Amino acid sequence: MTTTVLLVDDHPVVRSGLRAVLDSADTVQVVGEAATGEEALTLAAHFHPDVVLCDLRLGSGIDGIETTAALRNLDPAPAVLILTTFDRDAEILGAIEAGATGYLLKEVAPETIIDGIQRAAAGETVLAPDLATRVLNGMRSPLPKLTDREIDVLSLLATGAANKEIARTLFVTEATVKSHLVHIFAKLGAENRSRAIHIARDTGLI
Amino acid sequence: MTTTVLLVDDHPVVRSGLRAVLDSADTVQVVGEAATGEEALTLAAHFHPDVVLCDLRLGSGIDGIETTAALRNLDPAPAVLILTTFDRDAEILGAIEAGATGYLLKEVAPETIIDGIQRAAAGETVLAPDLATRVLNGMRSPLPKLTDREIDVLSLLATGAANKEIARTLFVTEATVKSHLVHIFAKLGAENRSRAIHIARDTGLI
DNA sequence: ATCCGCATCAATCGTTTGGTTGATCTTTGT
DNA sequence: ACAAAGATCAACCAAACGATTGATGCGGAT
Repeated sequence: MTTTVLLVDDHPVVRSGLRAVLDSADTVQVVGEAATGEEALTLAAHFHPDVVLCDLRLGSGIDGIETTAALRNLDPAPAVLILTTFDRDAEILGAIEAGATGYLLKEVAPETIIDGIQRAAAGETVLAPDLATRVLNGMRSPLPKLTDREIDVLSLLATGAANKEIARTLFVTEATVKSHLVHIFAKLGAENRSRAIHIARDTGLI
Repeated sequence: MTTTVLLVDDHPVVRSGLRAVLDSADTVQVVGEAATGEEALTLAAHFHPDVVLCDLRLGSGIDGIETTAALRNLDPAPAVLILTTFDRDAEILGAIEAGATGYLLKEVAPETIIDGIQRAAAGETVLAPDLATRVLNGMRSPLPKLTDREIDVLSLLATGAANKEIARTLFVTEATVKSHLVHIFAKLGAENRSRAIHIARDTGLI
């Protein structure tokens, strides 16, 4: 029995590549291509694919994680397999939390992708080998959950803004900014702002 | 007359995609695929393609800029067309300086790629529209050239290291680190370390 | 032979930052 | 109704930071 697949990627070249790879497998059938999350939802609702192969970065519009969450709310819900270039921890965990069935890096060989699709269709969780460890570690010591406000501050921090600028931008006092920063540093285990930026980037928080 | 092309990308899927796209054009002929810079040089020396279509990020091994420089030293030298996901200024300029004939983003439509290849083969410079402006701006106010040592400091800075740590790591005194930082800030137009990190990332310096 | 850029170091000074403690108010969940 | 968590603000202090000035030695360019 063939597995039906919907491709979601904002790069036409990548879509062509996936289609070429998957067309060579007779157990997999590509039933559609979407360039955006919105388009993916429309097509998925229409074609009911077994698996949606989805990039995390989708240019403009909703991102891969939101798309995943929305796809999983469909009935019947397709398995969602994330296929992307990046392996940033927060994104992986975010995608899994959103209901993704698995996560593969684009570096992998075509056979791995085909294999992953079939395992995803069978309900298995699919993770690139080196990712599995990190995800499990992530479970053991969960990523610090920053509040919305803390993310605001962190984002501005990452642009190099001084506390005064952050305060002005967010319409709060410098004291408040410092307060948020203290919490951010504590949660991230950073001892200064530069390190906080580094950790935040590293884990994909921003 | 057909234009011969060598594909260079570390992602099998992307190579398949490009091949699929280019095979559909009868004026272009793919003569080889390489996953690394080293492989690209070997194949280019052997097949003498008119154009090499090259990703900037090539995983391990030499990067796209180095590959470009080496390719341009071949005789006859192929035109090198950079095709990548990212549009960071320093990389674009670096690629152009290394002798790249043009620079396209992977977001573009397949026809644009085919068109770009043919224009590159004809010796034209090919730049994605929104890039052209930035490159020209880059010419007007050239990117600050940091010294090797400054890059060392900046890299450590970006990991969140304090001056003392940077000093220890580089086996110099803190005074020296501060001295380098002053120059870095001046060159980047940054008023603090966080902003310097931001600018450095933004322009692709690190 | 001279000049200039680079790397190295030193001393000083004012400002910013990060750490701390503690407080009020709102929202959210139970 | 109450507890918990988040957002807001205040005042204080030591350490770190950024700016400035100035100096030495080395290497490459002219």
